[in-house]
Amino acid sequence: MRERLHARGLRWTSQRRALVTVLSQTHGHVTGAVLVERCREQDPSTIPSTVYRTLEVLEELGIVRHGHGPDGRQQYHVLPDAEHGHLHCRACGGAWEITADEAASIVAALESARGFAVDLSHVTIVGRCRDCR
Amino acid sequence: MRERLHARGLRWTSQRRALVTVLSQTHGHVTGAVLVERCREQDPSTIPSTVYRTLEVLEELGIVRHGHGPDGRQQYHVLPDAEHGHLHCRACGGAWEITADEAASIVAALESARGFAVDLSHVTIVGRCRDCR
DNA sequence: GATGTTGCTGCAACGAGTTGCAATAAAGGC
DNA sequence: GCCTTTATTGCAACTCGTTGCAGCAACATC
Repeated sequence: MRERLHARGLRWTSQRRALVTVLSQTHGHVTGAVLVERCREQDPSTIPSTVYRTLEVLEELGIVRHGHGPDGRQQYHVLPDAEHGHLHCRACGGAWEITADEAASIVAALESARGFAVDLSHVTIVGRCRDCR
Repeated sequence: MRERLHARGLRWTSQRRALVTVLSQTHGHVTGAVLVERCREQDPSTIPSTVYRTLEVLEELGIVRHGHGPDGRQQYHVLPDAEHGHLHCRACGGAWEITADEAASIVAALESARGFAVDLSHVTIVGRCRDCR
């Protein structure tokens, strides 16, 4: 991590170390607020804006990705997972992942029709799942 | 409008009248904040929470739909437009609509594979457009 | 037109996230 | 180890939206 930051002229600070530690213990998806809270458990003096700014930096480095849940709130996931989209049931609140394979058809369709490169990990599709219909 | 509300035991108030007026003069997509602002122009005493709560009611009645922009903020559009999804370029900020036809393949895929009913109008796909790549 | 329900409003406090700015502290050079 | 540069931090203020609650006012009934 330290090297990656230095390679871009960025710095390795204790606050960043704390967030990276929290992220390394994180599985699946987390909201920004939860990450702030977990950093606070480690160091109660943690400031939210620092966490969010650090997440931005880590996203630029490709360490995390963020998307938005069905309510528009931030959701982060740590790489390297396979790239995937998100499916969310508005009725039961359940969440599933859309694999790159499943999404291939629209990704390809938008690519050829409009030259648009889809950022799959940022996609959340909302609707109703089988059980809730 | 009045009838539709009464049919459900709801009430037709001056605040709702104001919002409906604003919506009727609105084309395309608007953020919640913009709607609040426009209501304020009509009546400076407008309270945000009332506007947001009224929008919820109107959405239940099928008068408006909301989704989330690439930053997670609310975006409303007035019906009856054709149902459509949204495409957003993270680089230039440009926005396009995805027609039901274009989305048909993925909607059908999720439907048959998982029994999931996609709410197309709530979908925003983020990526990079042809010009920005 | 007066009265009783109860759906709505206004308000105030809160949650999530962002932004500008002055002070701090990493990193590199001596 | 000390100094300089400038990326980061902490803080405070702000935006967008949500929520709980007491009081108000539509609406139906008489």
